[in-house]
Amino acid sequence: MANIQEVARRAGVSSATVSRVLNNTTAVSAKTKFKVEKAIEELEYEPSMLGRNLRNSESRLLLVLIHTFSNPYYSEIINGIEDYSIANDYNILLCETDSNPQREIIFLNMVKNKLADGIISMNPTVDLEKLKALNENHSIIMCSDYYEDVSIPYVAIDNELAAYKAVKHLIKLGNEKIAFINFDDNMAYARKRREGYERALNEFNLPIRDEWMCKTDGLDFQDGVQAMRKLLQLEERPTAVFAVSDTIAIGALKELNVKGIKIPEEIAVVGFDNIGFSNMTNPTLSTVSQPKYEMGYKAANMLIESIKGSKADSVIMDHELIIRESTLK
Amino acid sequence: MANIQEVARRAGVSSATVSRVLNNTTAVSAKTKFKVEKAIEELEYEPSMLGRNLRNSESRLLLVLIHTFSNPYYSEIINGIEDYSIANDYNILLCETDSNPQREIIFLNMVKNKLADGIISMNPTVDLEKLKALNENHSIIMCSDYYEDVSIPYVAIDNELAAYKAVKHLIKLGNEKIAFINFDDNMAYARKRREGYERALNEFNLPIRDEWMCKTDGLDFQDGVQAMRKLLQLEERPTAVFAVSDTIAIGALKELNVKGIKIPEEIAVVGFDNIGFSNMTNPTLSTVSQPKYEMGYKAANMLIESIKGSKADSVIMDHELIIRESTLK
DNA sequence: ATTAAAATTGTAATCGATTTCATGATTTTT
DNA sequence: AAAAATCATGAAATCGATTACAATTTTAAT
Repeated sequence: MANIQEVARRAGVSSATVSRVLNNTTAVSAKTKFKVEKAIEELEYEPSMLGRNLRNSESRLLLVLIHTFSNPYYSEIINGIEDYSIANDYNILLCETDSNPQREIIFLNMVKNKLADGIISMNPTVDLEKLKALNENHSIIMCSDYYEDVSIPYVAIDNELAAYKAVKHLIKLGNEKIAFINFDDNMAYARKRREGYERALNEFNLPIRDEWMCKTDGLDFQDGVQAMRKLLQLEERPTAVFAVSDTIAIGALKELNVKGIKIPEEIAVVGFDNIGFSNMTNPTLSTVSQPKYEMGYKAANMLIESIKGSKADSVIMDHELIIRESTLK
Repeated sequence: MANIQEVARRAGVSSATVSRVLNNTTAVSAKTKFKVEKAIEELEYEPSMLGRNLRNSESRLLLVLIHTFSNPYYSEIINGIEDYSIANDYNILLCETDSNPQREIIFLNMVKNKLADGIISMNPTVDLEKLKALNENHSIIMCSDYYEDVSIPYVAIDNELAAYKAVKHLIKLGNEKIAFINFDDNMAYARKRREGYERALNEFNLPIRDEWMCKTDGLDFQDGVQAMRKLLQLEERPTAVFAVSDTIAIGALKELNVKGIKIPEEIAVVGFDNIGFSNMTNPTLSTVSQPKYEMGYKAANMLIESIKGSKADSVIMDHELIIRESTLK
């Protein structure tokens, strides 16, 4: 309630001195400091960030753009972002865009409007032109998704290699008919994973058949259920499925369970992301693990350095294939 | 980049007029309006929220406190909060406290510091004294959790009744030995659910045995796994389990599957919350559904009205018992 | 054509902090 | 004891908007 002027008046000093006590900038005599601190205490004064931010023209707020909170994949990344940010006196603002361009614009404008200092985008459906324009004068880092031919720095894994390894694992188990359930091929990560899938099949001279390339409408459990349902209706069923995300793979597992199909004997399944659930399914799900926490942590680090003025370089992190019951013979 | 003064200069008017065009407050002649809009366009001007907020002493930002993002229960509530907030020109800032009092204080201070206009707390472990103090002069709404004897308005369901119905359902199926896996009895919702559990047992003259009241260290899957493991070691095993959350119930299901125990024939399970994953488990999980989206929507509505100055009254919303395979004989 | 009323626009104060520059008070040096 | 250097503090400008009030212009009324 009280402002800096009232504190100054009560302490019998000027507001400049109060500010100095507040920020430990210039030396203030012990006696004055004591008076000021007493006044602050008595008035229960809390500095207004609005005044401070206006003057300093910074908000110490970071925006994190996500498509949806309901995908648990993001929560670990966010933990990493938060930990680094808080430790460096930044707070984060989580923004769910729902793939709605209007919402996206609101959030991007918050940076232009000085309400936030920078953006970590994990939002695959972002309006690329707007993002590029913003990137001219502001700090942006992409995390887990990215654009190959745009100069926005990113943190990601080698999606092509990870997918290649996952599919090769299925091949080594003796599978020759391997389906791929993908979501949106426009996303770099999705395209890369498809390329890895194709490379593995090509390397072993296995057919890439159109009806084994399934496209879903989203990344929800239900999308996996439906994709699997379609695959099961095919004349020639695959014996293994590689899904672009765990959520989809879990939906696929569910459908297989419902139909009484044995996993992995009849159909083996590999997912991607290693979300918490993937260890709770029946059978447990083989998947590709990304260092989610570290990716978030690093992204926040890159963003804050970039805000301070240094140029950030993209980073590729390690991944790991985790073999569980859904591919254990 | 450009500020309102530069726009004014370029348009040949005063900054006051630019502001009027920006906010549609007082009438501005068509000609002037055109000139100003042209200047805004040419300079790619975007108003600084910092200046605006300082002057208006509002941030149009709402804080949403959650313990952790990794519990999918919250994501639907957040969707409701977001939809209402965005529709009313507020943005929300999601704050994960991790039960860390220091983080909590940071977030509560954001309201004192005028960086945010109000709080929706879904944070069971919040420092109650601090929250009460803040509630004196600021707007706070509790959502899904609440404090009975504190004057902070809340949105919740009748937890006692819901638990009573869930346990009665288990009794009707013929179960007489019913265990309860709970987390933290200090939370109002947890206490209420325990009371409902006890009321149902008492009504049917069934024993409430201490070893069937399990306490976990958290709400993660793994906590459910461990609780179930303990219950299975008992000399006299329960034939049914009521869990305080779906995450715990899902962990319990997992452990039962691992041990080869038939659900629901040997042990029936009921959860609480109806998270998306509860329909993907094997068997699917019976649970209590809360109108999560609506609760969030209503909480945001109450908060914004409260910020505008009207007094909010607590709201109890409907719930529903959803019967799935884990209790289907 | 003159005057009153209405519409438009500008001036300047304001929100709450930080910071440069100037000044006065102390301390140190000679 | 006088001069120089250091330290502590205050006055006032500033960040970028909004708005009460005043001034000016336009329109309407006589």
